[in-house]
Amino acid sequence: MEESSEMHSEENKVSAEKNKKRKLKTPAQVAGLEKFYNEHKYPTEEMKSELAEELGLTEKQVSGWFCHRRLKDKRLLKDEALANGRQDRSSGVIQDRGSGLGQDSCGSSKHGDYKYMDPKEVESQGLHNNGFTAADMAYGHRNHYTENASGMEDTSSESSSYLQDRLFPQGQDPYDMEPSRYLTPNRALPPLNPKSATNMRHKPSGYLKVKGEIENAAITAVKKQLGRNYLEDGPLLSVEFDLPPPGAFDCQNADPVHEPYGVANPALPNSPEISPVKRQPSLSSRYDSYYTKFSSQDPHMEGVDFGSLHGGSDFQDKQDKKARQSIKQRQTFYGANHFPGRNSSLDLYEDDVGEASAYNSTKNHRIGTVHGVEGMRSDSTSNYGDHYEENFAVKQTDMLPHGYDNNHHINLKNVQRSGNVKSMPLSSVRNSQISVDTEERGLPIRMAKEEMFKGNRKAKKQHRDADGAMMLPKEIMDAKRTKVDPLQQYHLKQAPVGEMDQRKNQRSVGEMPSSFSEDETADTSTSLD
DNA sequence: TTGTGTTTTATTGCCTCC
DNA sequence: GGAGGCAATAAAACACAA
Repeated sequence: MEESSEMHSEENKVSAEKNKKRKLKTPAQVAGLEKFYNEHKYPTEEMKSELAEELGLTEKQVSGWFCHRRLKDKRLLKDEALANGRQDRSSGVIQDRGSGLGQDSCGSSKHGDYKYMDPKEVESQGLHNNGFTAADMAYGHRNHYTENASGMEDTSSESSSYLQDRLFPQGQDPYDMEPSRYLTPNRALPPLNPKSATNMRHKPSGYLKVKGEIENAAITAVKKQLGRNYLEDGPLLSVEFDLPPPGAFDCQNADPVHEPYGVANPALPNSPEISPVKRQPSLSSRYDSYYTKFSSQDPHMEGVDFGSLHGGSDFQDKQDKKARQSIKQRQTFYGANHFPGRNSSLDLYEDDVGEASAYNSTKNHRIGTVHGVEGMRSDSTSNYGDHYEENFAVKQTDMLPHGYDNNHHINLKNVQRSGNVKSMPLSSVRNSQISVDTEERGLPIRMAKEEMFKGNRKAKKQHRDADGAMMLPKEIMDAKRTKVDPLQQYHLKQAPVGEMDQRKNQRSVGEMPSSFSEDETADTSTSLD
């Protein structure tokens, strides 16, 4: 009965799709396109042809998709630039050109956007460590994969590296930190394209300097409150961290304000300078959801999608919709920057698909709500355990249709393949803390951006999404619904009992809003209650 | 359920380059 | 002139709040 109806609906759908003016690409198709796009923003005709054939699309469709995809990148970049322009004006700070604003991942040379790299060059280099375009830098969200593969991975979110620039206080150049993910065994940086290096590995200048000064007060406040002794050359994000020396987080410095500050600044996420920035307007699109879905959801989704590659069924559609709904909720819990496995460019490249995980990261950051701290927490803490499993599952996935089958079964294996991952014990409170802090760095940007563009509605949605995360244990879900500190949820899931208090304490301090006024601090704690 | 806003897809025209 | 790309536009699909 059901079977026949399903078949019937399938036929209907097929016929219906023929009549549709416009067909949505299947998740697999989109995934394949995205994957390819992240590798080649300007595919050759041959590439397009192959891709089209592989995905069951026409070359025209593929070309059009790429074109729109580039436009999308560009548009988003522009939006982000505008937002930051406003931000800068509002803060009386001149925007830092070196941050990559106005550059186009599409590489439309006629617009003169590329100041440093030819778009074609960008494409050609996309997989070879040097191809981080300004848009790549600015569009972590879409191009995480590229960045990952290219060794210039965005740290935490789709929020761009240039945003990171903004987020990094004076003297804390993210690019001084970033490369350590790709450090060679002797901690040497991998070779960079000179041009790119010139462009990207800039020292804080102009805006950044001022920004740093502005933020310095907030940082100072945090340092005072934390009273910790940060490692100047602290471990980098998602890198195989060295265990902090004993007492590293103790107050050893009489003047914590001026002590080295090597880890991500926990204060930044709520920095008042950042908050006005609009969030990324839904950088992660609907199909982002699919990535997560494919990678980590119910096993039969694999088959569903491949089956729908060349025409699905109502059943599949419903599955997709349902999955979208649930995944959209779930994905907000995923963090991208907890991928120790993506530490090295080599590893990144091998894994082939960092994209999905990158997308997860974008979603992850999107959960940031108007009430930043809250969203930030849920995003940063409660999913730690899941991050490693689920995101790596995605990461290991070949996004192309024929590659899906293995997705769910290789994640842990590959995670283990990355020594960095297994060296990241869950009990490593401090390590986790570092990642959390880092991830939070990009969050407020996104939060602000999305807020500006979509308003509270979006934020509310994100809030809801976070609550609805399906992959979380029930108790955590319940806890979230009751607005329990997500950190505690994470503790429930991950942290040994003995470490919970310690972590919580660290966390609660580290999450102080950057303004660090007592009022805001109070608000923060209130929101967590 | 419906209205509204957002995102994605398709089309078309123009521009640049070879 | 053709190919490829970008930009603008329309419309479908979708998400979400009321």
